[in-house]
Amino acid sequence: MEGHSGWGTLVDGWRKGPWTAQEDEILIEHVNQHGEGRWNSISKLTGLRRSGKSCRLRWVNYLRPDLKRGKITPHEENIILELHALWGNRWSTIARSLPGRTDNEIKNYWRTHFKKSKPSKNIERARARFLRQQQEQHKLKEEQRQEEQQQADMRGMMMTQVEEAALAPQEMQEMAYMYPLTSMLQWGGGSCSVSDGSSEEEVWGSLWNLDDIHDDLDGACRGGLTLQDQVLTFY
DNA sequence: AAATTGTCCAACCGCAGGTCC
DNA sequence: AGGACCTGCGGTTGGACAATT
Repeated sequence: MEGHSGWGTLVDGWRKGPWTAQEDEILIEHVNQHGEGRWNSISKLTGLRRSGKSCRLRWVNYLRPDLKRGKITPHEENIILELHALWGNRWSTIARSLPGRTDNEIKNYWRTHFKKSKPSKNIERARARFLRQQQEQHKLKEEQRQEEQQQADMRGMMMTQVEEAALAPQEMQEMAYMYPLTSMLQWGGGSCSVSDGSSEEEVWGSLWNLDDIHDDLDGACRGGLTLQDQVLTFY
């Protein structure tokens, strides 16, 4: 069942396609009066021949008054890069860190700007350098650890579980060293921002290998923690 | 000037998870 | 317990417009 009704198309009684100014007005009026939610009942209450899904999408992506119009700024782009490295394609999660931007907007931006592009030579160099540093640091720490272990064994000291637990903060510090992204993050007023990320290498140098911590953060993220909460767990 | 390619944006679809009855 | 319904998310598509060849 498909037909035409002015602009857009009628499918099974539902209008599809571009929204008209009149439809927008009706939707805004409804949300102002009743608030967001109950999208499926909107058609019954207002006479709009739009599905609940369509109404929600229109409101969230276009009509919400707190939406920020205009192009993504370089600062926002850096945040998107950082958070995408951290969370992958969780656009809605990323969008929560960018007030006024929608998941759809960020998703579209990512696809046009980064999806197809391969890392530049500079980025690859930065990545290689970062990996090398990481390996060297890891090796160094491992050697130190073994040395300390040997000394402890020599003294015949047995660590209790409580004492082991007390080492945890030190390990956290090491992790923070290994994953410098977290130290680049600056916090304030409930929203996060990143250092200006002036050079491409600088940004990517901190991004590579975030997959390693991605899984660790995954659980916390799903648990509703903010990025700030998650990063703070490393300190 | 016309054709091609790239970018931006709005909208739809399918799926998954949560809630209610 | 489980089915129906609602909501939100991520993937995808398609049109309009701009830039490039």
